[in-house]
Amino acid sequence: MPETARRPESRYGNRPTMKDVAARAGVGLKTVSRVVNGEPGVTADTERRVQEAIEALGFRRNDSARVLRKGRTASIGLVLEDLADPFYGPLSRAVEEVARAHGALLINGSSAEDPDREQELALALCARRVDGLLIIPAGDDHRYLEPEIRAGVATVFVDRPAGRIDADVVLSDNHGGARSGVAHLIAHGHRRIGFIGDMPRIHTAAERLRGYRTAMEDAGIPVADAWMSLGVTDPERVRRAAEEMLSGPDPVTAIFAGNNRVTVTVVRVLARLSRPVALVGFDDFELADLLRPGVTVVAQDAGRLGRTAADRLFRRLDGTLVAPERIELPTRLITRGSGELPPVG
Amino acid sequence: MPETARRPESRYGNRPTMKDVAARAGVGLKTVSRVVNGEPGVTADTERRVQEAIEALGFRRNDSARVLRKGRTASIGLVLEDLADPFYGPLSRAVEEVARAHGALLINGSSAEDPDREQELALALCARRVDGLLIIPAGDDHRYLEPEIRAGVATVFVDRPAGRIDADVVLSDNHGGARSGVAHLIAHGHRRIGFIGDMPRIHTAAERLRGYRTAMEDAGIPVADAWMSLGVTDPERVRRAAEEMLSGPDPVTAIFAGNNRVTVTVVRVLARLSRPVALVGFDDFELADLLRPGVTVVAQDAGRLGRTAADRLFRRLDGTLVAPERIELPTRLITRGSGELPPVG
DNA sequence: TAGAGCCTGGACAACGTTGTCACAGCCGGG
DNA sequence: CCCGGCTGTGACAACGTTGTCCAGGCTCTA
Repeated sequence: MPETARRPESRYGNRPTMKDVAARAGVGLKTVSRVVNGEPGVTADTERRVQEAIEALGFRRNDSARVLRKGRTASIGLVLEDLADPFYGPLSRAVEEVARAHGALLINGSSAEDPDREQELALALCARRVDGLLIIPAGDDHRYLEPEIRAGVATVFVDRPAGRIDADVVLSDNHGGARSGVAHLIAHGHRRIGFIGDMPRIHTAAERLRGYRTAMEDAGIPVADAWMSLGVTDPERVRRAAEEMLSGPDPVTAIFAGNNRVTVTVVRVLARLSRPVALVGFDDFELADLLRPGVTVVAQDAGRLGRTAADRLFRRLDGTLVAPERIELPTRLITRGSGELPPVG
Repeated sequence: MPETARRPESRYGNRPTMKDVAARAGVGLKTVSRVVNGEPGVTADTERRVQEAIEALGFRRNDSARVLRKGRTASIGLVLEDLADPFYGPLSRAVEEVARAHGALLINGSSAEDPDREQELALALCARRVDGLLIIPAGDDHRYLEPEIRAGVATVFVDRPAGRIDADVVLSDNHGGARSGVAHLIAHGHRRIGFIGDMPRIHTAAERLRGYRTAMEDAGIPVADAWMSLGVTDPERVRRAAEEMLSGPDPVTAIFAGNNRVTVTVVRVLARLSRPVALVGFDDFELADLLRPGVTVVAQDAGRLGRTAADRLFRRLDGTLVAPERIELPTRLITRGSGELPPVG
């Protein structure tokens, strides 16, 4: 242990440095550095002495200093909406795996769907000099990232495109997925089909709504305003929205739910109903197959989304890529029963 | 923008520094630092000039250098088992909120239940000089952290206690919870009750098994070996284990599932069965109420677990705490139907 | 045996920031 | 008019590491 407490008050600890190790081992500072980094040019005997000193002092290299010197932090940032949302679990896990394969650590934060907080987080990560940034955007104006991107922060957007800047984005085929889900309901005889989704300000929500409209149009079904409920996200309001479109003079016989949280709430509403109402949801969720009926969903592969985006980020760091690109991943319709119910009423 | 590219090859970008800003604003380096950090002692006019230069150059403070100087990184590390596991979503989210309230960022990684990987991750985080470490242990020997803790890394274990070192730990009352869950089954008339859980090497699994045994003992019911299945975790083996204890000459009439993944698999098995079998699971999970019958669970509050642990970590950083402590949070039995089924067979 | 070449090790600067200190200029009071 | 203090500013060292470069000692060859 170093002999004197010479660090400022603000420090939490008082750690041995390479200098301390060098002194103890009776070698030069740089020799310690070489041993720590496995660089060649150190005799076995010297190396042993250094290792012993490291062991004895409990030395661990200070990566902050290393970063300062080398310029790379070997860490990437992930800004998502909510870590607790089951959709993002597999996504961040996949990102983490890719990062790990590249020897990088993952720093992440939740924007809580708040554009200001997204910006605050993203810029904080830039200040830490993450090598790259994965962003699931909450806001729709990302010009604040321009200086960062110019300065070399590799940036890839996930799940939703960037706003007002040209950047890589990896997302699901929201339009096509919703379209096929709604077409599935239509194929099973439904014409009065409800749509409940998030604010159209959110890109995914807008695209899914568009998919709904396209499918209806394809089938020549005019859409009534009362069938659509937008910007509805908290369970209580979803419940009311569902109940409204299920009552009245011209009730829907099927509902398309714009995301997994909506789907789950709608399932709860339908469970209390006496007549069967068909349901297709966007996003798969655990146990969807165990419900009665099983819930038919348009599934996106969150893991693949994260993996693809992270791959792209690291390829960008390798300098292989140039022009920003938009990568759209296919969705998959999983039929489990709820989407195959015939229209009633 | 700085005039010359003077950074080494290894750098990703070429960012302006305070020196560049100072040069452009025609002031000293330290004055820029003062403006950036909102320190007093700068005239309005000087400040304006500096701000303009910052804007023009797209300067952002390099926190790596700041860290090196100040000693604190304002970041904490979280090592958990699997980010994709729904149990850890709310937990990390809660940790993140607390960190955010303290102006700290969260770095996290998954150990994949592998002790070596846990150690690798934890030490990598220490090398980055995180101020504190939250660990959901995979291994049972944490002496490798001793030098780090001595050096001042605040460390709090979550969900499971540390092995062979004395450290803070925040966990659920696994023994009491399992005991109450099994007692609940006994109270509903069951005597032949199965237990399916993880390897007893894992502390939570061992405690829950102990709770099962205690409850059975309390009721004077001798436990048959065939009723217990330990170290079973992947769905296929859980399925076989469940089927085995449900068949044979002396089948169980109820099952206590040691964690949520087991519970879900058991639900799948029971769904195919003709006769009703009672089920109580440890850990709540989404939609448990929507299944038929609803799944009775012993719920732990993952968010509270994370919040409590993070609070403790930051209080330790404030220097308020001394002796390591063990904090046990209560569990809650949530009855939904599956645990109240009478014994059949 | 001299010179060339290799191997090992260390001195030193640099990375970008912050803390310390000193200095210049100004004010007010004796 | 001088002195002490106060205010705004900047020079400089330090944080702990790595890259560059050079020195000294060795071996090998002519």
